[in-house]
Amino acid sequence: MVHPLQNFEAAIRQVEIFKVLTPQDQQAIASLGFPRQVESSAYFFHEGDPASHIYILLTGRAKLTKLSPDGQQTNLRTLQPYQLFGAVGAVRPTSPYPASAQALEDCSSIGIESQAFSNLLKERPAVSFGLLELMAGYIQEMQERYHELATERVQQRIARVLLRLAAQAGRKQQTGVLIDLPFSRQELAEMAGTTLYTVSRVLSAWEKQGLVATGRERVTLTNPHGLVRLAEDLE
Amino acid sequence: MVHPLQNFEAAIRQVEIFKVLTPQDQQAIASLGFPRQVESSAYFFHEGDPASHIYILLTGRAKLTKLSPDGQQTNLRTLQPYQLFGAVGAVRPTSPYPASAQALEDCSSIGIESQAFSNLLKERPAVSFGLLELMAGYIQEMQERYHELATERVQQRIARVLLRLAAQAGRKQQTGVLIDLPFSRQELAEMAGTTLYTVSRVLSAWEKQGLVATGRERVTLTNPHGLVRLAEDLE
DNA sequence: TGCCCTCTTTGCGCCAGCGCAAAGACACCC
DNA sequence: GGGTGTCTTTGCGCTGGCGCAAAGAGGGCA
Repeated sequence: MVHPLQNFEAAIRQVEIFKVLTPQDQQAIASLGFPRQVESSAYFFHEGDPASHIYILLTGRAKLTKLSPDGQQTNLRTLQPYQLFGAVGAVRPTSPYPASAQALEDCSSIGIESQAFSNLLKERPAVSFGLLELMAGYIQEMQERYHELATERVQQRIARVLLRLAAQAGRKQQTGVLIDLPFSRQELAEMAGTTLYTVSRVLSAWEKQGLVATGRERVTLTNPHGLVRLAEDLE
Repeated sequence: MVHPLQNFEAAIRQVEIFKVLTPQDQQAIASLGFPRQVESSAYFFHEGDPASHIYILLTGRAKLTKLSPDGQQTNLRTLQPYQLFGAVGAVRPTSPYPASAQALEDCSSIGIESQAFSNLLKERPAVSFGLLELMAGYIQEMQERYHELATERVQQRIARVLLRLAAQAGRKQQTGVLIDLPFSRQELAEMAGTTLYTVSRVLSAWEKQGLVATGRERVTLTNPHGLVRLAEDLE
C-alpha cells in the first residue's frame, strides 16, 4: 500500500481547494477515500461510464481526453499530483463522465464515491466554495483554449502547448527548460488540436531555428522567449 | 421601468438554478437586484473589466464572446431569457470578466453586485449547489465544443450550430423549423469557428439540396433530420 | 550484439477552407 | 421611391495543414 489511510489527510492538505478547510473537514474527506493504483496507459474511467467516483491524483501524471467515433482523441487537460478530477460528473450524480481519464505514467490516487462526496458538499458548504472556484477557473481555461483553437494557427497553438507544459513541468537545465514528462508527438498533437505530422514538422523547423531541442518523447525549450513571441503571433 | 422591483421575485423563480430555493432565498436574491437595460449591440460588460456584477437576462438575447487582438471574435454562448451570466467572474471576486457580454437585441436584465452575491452564497449554501450544477454543465458543454472544433470539419460544426439554435429558439412552421432569432452569417461563423464566406457557401449548398431555406439573418431548417445526419458525419 | 517495437521524420500530393473583391439583395429611412 | 446601410453571394486563386508511405532513429531486452 503506497498510501495507507493515515496519510490521506496529509495528501488532502496538498489539494488546492481543500487547503482552506478546517482540519475537521479535511479529516471528513480523508475518511471517505480509498487508495487506487492505475498503471501507465490504463484508465481511471472512460467517457460515458457512470460518474461513480472522484479522484485525487497522488503520484504520476494522467490526462483527461475525449474520443471521436472515428478514433480521434482530444486532450482536455493534463493532470498533476494533488489535482482533483472526475468532479464534473460527481456534481450531477445521474450523469456519465464527460471525458476519459488515462494514466500517462503509473499513478496512485485517492478515490471517493461521488454520492459520499456529494453528501459531504451539503454538510460542509466550505468544500463547495472551493469547488466553485476550481470550476470557474476551469471554465475560464476552456474558454481561452476554445478561442485559441478557433482563431489561432497551428504554430501558435503548439507554442502555447509547450509553454504551458514548461510552466507545469519545466526543469531548468543549462541548455534551456526541459519538459520533464514524456510526451509523444501524437500527444502534443492532441493537446494542440492538430496532427502528429504537423507537430513533427513544426518542431523540426523550430529546432533548425534554435528555439527547441527535441528527442524521443522529450522537448527542451532552448529559447522560451522566442516561443512566447510565436505564441503571441509577433511574427 | 420595465421590471419594477416587485417583479424580480417572479423573474427569479424562472431561473433554473434558483427554482429549487425556498421563497426566502428567492426573496433574498431579488432584494439584491437592480434593473439594467442594454440596447441592441451594446455591451453589458467587456472582457477584462473587473467582474463587478452578475446578471439575469429577462428579455432579449445576448451573447458571450471573446475577442483576439486582431479583431477575430468567438461566440462562447448565446444567452436566453432567465439565464445567469457573469457568474464565472463573480466567484473569483478579484478577477476580471473572462469574456464580453453583448446584447443581440434590446435587453432588460437584473444586475446583482458580485460581492453581494458572493456573500449570499456563504449565507445560503443551497444557492451554491445550483451554481455548481450550472458550472458543471457549462464545463461539459465547452469540452464538447472544444472537441468538436478540434476534430470535426466545418460542415459538421455548422450543422451542429444550426441544430443547437433550433433547439433553443426553434419555431415550427409548415415549411420546417424556423430559427426565431436574427443571426448574420458572421455570427453563425463565430459560433462555428469559421468564416463568414464559408458559412455562406455551405448554406447555399444546403439550400440547393433542400436542407434549409435562408434569408437575410434568417434560417429555416426544412430537413432537420438531414442536418442531424451531416452533424453525425453519416455522409 | 542484434532484434524488435515504437516513435519520429520527411517527401509528396492533395484539398478544405480562407479571404479578397465585386456584384447582388434586402431593409430601412427620409 | 430612391438612396444608403448592411448583409449576402460567388468567382477566383491561394496556401496551410492533412495524411499516406516509407525510411530513419532510439531504446529495451535477451
